Amino acid sequence: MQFLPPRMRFRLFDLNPEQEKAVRTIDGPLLILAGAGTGKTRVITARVAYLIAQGVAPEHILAVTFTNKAANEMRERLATMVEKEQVKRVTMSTFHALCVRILRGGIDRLGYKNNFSIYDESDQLGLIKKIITRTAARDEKIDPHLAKNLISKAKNNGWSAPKDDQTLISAVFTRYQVELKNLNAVDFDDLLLLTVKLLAEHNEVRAKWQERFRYLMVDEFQDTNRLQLELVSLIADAHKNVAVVGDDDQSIYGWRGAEVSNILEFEHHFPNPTVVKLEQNYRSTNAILGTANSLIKNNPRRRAKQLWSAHASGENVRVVQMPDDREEAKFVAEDIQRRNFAENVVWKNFAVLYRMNAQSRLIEENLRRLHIPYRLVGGKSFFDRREIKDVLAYATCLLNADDDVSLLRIINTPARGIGPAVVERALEHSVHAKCSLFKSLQSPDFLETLSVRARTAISEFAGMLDSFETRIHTPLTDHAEILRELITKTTYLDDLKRTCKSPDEALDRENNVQNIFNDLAQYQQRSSGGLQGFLDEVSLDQDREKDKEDDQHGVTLITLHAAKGLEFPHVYLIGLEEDLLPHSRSKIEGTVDEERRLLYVGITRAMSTLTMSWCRTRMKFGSAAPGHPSSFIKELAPELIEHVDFVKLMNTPVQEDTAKSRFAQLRAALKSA
DNA sequence: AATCGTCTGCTTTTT
DNA sequence: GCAGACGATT
Repeated sequence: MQFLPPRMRFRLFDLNPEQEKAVRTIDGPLLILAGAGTGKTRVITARVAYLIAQGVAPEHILAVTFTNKAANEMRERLATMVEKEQVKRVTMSTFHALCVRILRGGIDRLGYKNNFSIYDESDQLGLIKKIITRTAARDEKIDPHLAKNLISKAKNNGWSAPKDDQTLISAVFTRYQVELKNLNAVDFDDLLLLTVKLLAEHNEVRAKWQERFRYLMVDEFQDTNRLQLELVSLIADAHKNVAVVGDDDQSIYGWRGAEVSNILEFEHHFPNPTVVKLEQNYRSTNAILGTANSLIKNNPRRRAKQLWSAHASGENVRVVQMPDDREEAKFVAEDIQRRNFAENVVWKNFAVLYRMNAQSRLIEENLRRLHIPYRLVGGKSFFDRREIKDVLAYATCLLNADDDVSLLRIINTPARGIGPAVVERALEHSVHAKCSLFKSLQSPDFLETLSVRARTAISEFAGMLDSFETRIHTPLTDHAEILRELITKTTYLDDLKRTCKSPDEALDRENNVQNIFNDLAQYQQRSSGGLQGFLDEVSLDQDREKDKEDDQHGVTLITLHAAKGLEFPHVYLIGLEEDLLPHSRSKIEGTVDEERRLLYVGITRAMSTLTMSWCRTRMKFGSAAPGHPSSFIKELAPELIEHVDFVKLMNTPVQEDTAKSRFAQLRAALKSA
């Protein structure tokens, strides 16, 4: 072994033999099959540290993740093992952020401009709606959401827009791609698609990035789609030093285009890999782990593995039968309260997991009733708020004046006399003249067709944008200040507050806008990317606000999907009913295996206790519907499960002279279970 | 231009 | 049961 800094030596000593093998294998393809809770993140970070200790320059290391959160965590972990200066030089980013970086320096080779805008889902949807109503399918009923999903699926499979416009959908697809290019905009799928195209078709670009990233690591490999695999292959092709970490049993994003086959058939994509299996779980009791194992072994097509734990067997897993969803929520809230009181468990050690967001409401109500703090993960993003999107659209227009979608968003917000009729004519002109909407607004041909009033309004607006655009491109300017001035000058903020229903709402929205300015100012302190870099970061990290705001001390309410990668001492998994988990649509679509994995992910989040529940009736779409236990329940190892019938417990006679209430008795019964 | 009412149609959602 | 979309109303 070569010289290692003392701290490094200690870390390696900390690893189990398989983990150590994964860390020490640095050349050639490496597949790390990391079961739930087997110390995956530790292995990745230790491996990066090891590479550096072995003399690999940090610049040559690339670690790709799916979320910014994971990337940040990894970076923080690495900082405890490696000198700060070196950590900075390692590239740790999401697939999408990596693509933006590659594209900002070379997308012009594909006919886009390097200042392209990034469209999120709602921008995408807006554009598709516009296309559907304005062009191909005026009368046909074509669902914009469906169209969006189909286009996304097509792109993820690496298809370009089809040549034939036979079907309505392909006409929309073709049109959509053309419009995006005209707008100098790319959607999330394009980030991958165009990066793959750029690297595949331009040898010098590919060579540059291959030379740069000689050691490649990919986290959550089971979630990669076709394009992501292709991207990895393209970069790794020169040196073949590609290490992937993943768990086929935790593949739950098939519906988003993830290909389990990428990990199942890793050998096919990268011949003769070293394969390491991490099977020692450091998270859960053996009762929980055994329950998880018994469930997942019912799945075909998987890499056989047997998780084990050095922990004690622990409490049995409870499966509770409830009369209805209201009782279920009440029970969960009260059981959490009981355990908090009796066992002194702090709130943040609890999580309630469910299949659908709608299930959180009853839980919320009951927690609130008992004054138990909670944090709801998911739901509406900060960046989906109207005022945020508006301000960002103003910013985008300054950088990419050709971005019609952003321009349309703000052209009459606040109202400035450029109404729908005028906008309509401007759009027509831009189509005819084959130029962007903004160019039309500045075109004398167009302006002279308008009334004096409209002409004045447009000239004023275009002139204002133009002058701010010039300022933003002047070197050494404060972009936050410029944006603030623009928003002030347009009286956007005053108008926003005026249209609010309550003073509270007005205050909230104003705060949101101020937050954006502050964020941008902060961004400028730490980065030289300017407004462009800030917008990139914002569009690629919707959660960046969340962690700051969150009280970290409450009970976590979270969907099974969003819970992947997290762990909690006490987990409540609710709604284990047939047609909810597995979801009814999974049977039609033939994806029950994925539902089983979803439950597996849920079970393996639990460290010390796990309670699952199902209801005999549940409110569905406003009315009560009968419920049946999930077919997954009978797959669980019976010897590790304690079945509890809530109603039966309630009906057991209570001794008159007992001071205990019925609930106290119930609690006692449940606790001993 | 904004607001109100009625209709519809329903998983999950890392970027 | 509720949000989101759309059309009628002032």
